[in-house]
Amino acid sequence: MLKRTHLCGSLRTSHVGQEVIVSGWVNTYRDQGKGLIFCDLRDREGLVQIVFNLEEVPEDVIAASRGLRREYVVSIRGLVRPRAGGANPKLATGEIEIVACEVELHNASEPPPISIDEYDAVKTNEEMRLRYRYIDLRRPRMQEILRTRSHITKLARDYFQANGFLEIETPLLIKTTPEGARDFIVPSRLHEGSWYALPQSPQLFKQILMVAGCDRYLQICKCLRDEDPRADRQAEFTQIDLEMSFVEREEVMEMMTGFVRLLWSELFKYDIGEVARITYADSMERYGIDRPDTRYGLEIRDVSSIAAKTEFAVFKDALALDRRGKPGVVKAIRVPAPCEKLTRKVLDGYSDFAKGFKAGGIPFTKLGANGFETGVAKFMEPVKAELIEALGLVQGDVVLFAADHWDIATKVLGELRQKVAQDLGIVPAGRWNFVWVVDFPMFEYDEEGKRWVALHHPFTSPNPGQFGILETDPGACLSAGYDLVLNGSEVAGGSIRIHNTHVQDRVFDLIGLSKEEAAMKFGFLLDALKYGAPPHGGIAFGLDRLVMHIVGTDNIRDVIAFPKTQSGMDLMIGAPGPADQSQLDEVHVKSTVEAPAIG
RNA sequence: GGGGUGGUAGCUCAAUUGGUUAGAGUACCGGCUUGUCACGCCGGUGGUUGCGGGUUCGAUUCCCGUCCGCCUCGCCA
Repeated sequence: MLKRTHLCGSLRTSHVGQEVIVSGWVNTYRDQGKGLIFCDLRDREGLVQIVFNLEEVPEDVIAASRGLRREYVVSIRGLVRPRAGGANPKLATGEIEIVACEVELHNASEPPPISIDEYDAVKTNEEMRLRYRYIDLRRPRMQEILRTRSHITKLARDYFQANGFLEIETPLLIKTTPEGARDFIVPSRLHEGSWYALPQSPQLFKQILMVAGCDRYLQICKCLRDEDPRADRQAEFTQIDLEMSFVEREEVMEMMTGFVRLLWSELFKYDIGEVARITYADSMERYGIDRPDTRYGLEIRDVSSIAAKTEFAVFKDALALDRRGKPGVVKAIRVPAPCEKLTRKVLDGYSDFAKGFKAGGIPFTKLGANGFETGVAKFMEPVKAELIEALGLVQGDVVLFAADHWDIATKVLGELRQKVAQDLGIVPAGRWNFVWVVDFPMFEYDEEGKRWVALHHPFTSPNPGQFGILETDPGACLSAGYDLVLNGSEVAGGSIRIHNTHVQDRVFDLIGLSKEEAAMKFGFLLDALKYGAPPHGGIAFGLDRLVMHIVGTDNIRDVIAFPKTQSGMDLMIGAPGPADQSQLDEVHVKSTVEAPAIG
């Protein structure tokens, strides 16, 4: 076998004059006639042009080259020289070519069912790409993503290990937990009728590693949650999971900021600067969401006191609302001029959008040369001066309102804010806005279940100084949780953990987990906390989402080598699939449904 | 589980109100072509219109069911 000396994509003018051997796949093949054939050979690093020229090589080599087709696998020995026909600026290797003098065919290929050319491939159905993933992954774009992902995990390991983190593996076969996402469960063969669960995250194990004195822990691990996928979410995903002992939240946030600073510096030569902080309460008020996109304005303002002075029934009704003692509100977004794209039709469309969030609609108006125009203008005229003052309006600005319960008005404008930014095209490209969101509430009241639920997870500690409030007014208690948000997307989330049994008991109590239940489900953690648990805290980065930002895709399947579809299928291997009856018998499982036909 | 959208040649798509032999580009096959690089020119092969049923003289087209992809709500501590 011809032994490769260089990678196709690595050859440059500095190699001119060298005899090289390259191996790879035939990308394209251009037959110019009896004595001149071009062939682009592709490997992981890129393309290089091979030329077969009758004036320079024997006829048998030309004949061999004539049999080459797309995706044939070959090794080629030849001489690197400057391109005789002029450089191709589109290729990194565009200044040179290889004059072939020997060809070894390793394997032929049937015509590929999907194209590797980026030009065609962007149009190819994702279904086909997933079914023939081994061909799809040959595309330069996919190779680039795989490589970037590998680079990111290397940087993570290097950075955290240099900072004293130990990489430790935790088990995949664990047990089901109450709370949280639906578990994937695995039947036990040795224990009839018992089941393992696959981990939603290594949360409890990493805390126990801190109790075990490991001090700092790192793992790049798969997490599994049996919930419906989305464009940015898979049931099976990867976290960069971290935990530190003897730290407060400042130290965790600083360590993690250092990591993303390193990533952006290494990958983009970009300085992320000081990472801004915002409290959860502030973020909800100003951005209507707990993961604010700060790349553009359109901040939300509360105009309830001004709205109260109008005769607009929608506002009056909203302000009269009450939910658990919390009055309704009127909130507004100022959309700065020019707003030509916000036509009457678009603005009316926002009301339909709002109805999707159980809101009544989106009242709007516009400040013209002679006061408010269109929409709810006539109701706003009496409070014109105040509204202009409160929102800082100038001529041409559009104002969008939401009047409802606080949570609905907040959510609607939070979502609408993002939509308007898209519609107006004011989201700047090439910006990386990181924000730490802090001071989350410990609990959220679940109206349906009529109980408190942990906003983060039930092992999250209250903030220092909040322990008393935990006893007296749990709804007001702030947690030591923190989320790292990038351009409006959560890329990491974590917290300082409870390291005290009594506090942990209290939290379980508040979320309605009985002592017996807590002991059964989390007894091992409660036990561990009794035997000398250090103060500790940590975080987990969503690796897939991080890679998505870095490579610039909004499709999580692009950053996973072998992803699943929206229905949780692996189209390449055909999973999930039936199991033999004997296998089911061994694990003591009887299906309640007929297995679907194979195929 | 709900809503939306799509499934036609290997691939990407078209097909008028339900009407003649379901077309185009590309790929593939054959021929031509000595500086191409999304090579070019000529010719050709290629179809269970996702699957099953129904309405009709006639269904890619209309109806019902079902499977699959994508987006989304619920869900995702």
